[in-house]
Amino acid sequence: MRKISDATITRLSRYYRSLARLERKNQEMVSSKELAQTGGATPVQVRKDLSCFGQFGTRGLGYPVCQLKETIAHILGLHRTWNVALVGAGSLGAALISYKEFKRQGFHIVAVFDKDPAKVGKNKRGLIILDIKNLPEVSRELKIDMAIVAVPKTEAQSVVNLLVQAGFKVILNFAPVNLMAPPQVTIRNVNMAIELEALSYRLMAN
Amino acid sequence: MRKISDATITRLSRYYRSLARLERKNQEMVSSKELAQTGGATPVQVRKDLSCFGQFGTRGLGYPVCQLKETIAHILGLHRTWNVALVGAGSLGAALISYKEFKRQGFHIVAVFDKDPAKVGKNKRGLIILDIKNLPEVSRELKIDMAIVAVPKTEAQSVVNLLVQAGFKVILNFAPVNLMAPPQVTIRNVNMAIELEALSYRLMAN
DNA sequence: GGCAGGTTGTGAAAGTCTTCACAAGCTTTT
DNA sequence: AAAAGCTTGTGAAGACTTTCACAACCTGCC
Repeated sequence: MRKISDATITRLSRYYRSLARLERKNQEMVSSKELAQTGGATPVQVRKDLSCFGQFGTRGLGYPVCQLKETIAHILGLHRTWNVALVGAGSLGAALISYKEFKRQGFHIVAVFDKDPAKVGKNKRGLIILDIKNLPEVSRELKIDMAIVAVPKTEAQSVVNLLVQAGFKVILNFAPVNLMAPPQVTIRNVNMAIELEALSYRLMAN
Repeated sequence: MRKISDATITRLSRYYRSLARLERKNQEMVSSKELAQTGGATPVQVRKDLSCFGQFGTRGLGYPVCQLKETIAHILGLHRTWNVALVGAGSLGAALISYKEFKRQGFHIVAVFDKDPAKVGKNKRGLIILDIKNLPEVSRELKIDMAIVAVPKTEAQSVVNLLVQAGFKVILNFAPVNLMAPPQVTIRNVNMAIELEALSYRLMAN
């Protein structure tokens, strides 16, 4: 199997959402054209992306909605649930705990950690905030698969170091800072400020 | 001037952050090599990115930290402040209001809108929640430049329609849904669920 | 059965982005 | 003043992505 690009994976996520909506509408078949429109891509792109993983369509008809949805779920790992640790019990952390789309796709935040003694022990949206010191054991006990970092940027690198130490292989980082980690650890960054900056560039340019 | 890629713009944002840190350390010059390390890029990439906008370095020496920072600020539009409207006063909205990095880069959330009558009039982190019906006038009065959409995905498209109607040219969307807008309007999406899905794919593949 | 209309799957072309390689140029040393 | 040591700026090559073009195939209709 040839290497799958990151862009393909994120597009698959979007196709998955479109398929879920079509399934709710009881639509049985979908063409690459239709999937492309709702998923923000081109029809060829849809077909090329899917062809990385096999042949799922029928010429003249399109793709079977439910079946393709299940296939993509298996590719992306959405057919199961994942246990997620959240580090940082600030307001962003609170928003992430309440974020419906995570639960909907099988990502369950099962533990919240913070280093602030004033917060530890408090209840945050139904979860007790744990001391970050206990992260390694708790992660093992609760079989946590991935971690979300939502701490101030000054703390982010040390949190990542701790997570790497504890054996985490994938991390989603919300702190607006470039983080270092060994190559076997995948860090994805969500940098909201950079997004706004790209928009202000747009306003400057035009 | 040739077209500047989106990837270049987001890297510029990262260089800007690195430069700000170096400036605080009173470092006067920086090489593309050093800038690349802290900014998560390669030295050539740094030089190529900068060369899109002019020649800012001195061979043998590198780039003057302060001056390059100011130059990038002007390119990205960070030398001024921008007035931002936030639509959606849920927990994500609250987190965005408190998000320090926005203020730090000159993005000021000056108005919060919601359609829920129970929320309108309440105070959210120092801002009074306004009725979304008043968005057009308020945007004009407060000279708002950009909008952030942080509403449930079922509401997102209608909010975008309203924003387009009101004349907004750039929108940052947090709802996990693909949005339609006329071509002259730029929408950037932050889809946190897709990020986690890319990570779960990573865990599946290995 | 054969034709019309529609859609997939994919090799090849085109386009975009990244990396390479190296001349040009600055500073320090001798 | 020439050589050594760095570093920038950039044309060209290479790698990667997207788009094109079209054969292959399915269904429904005549």
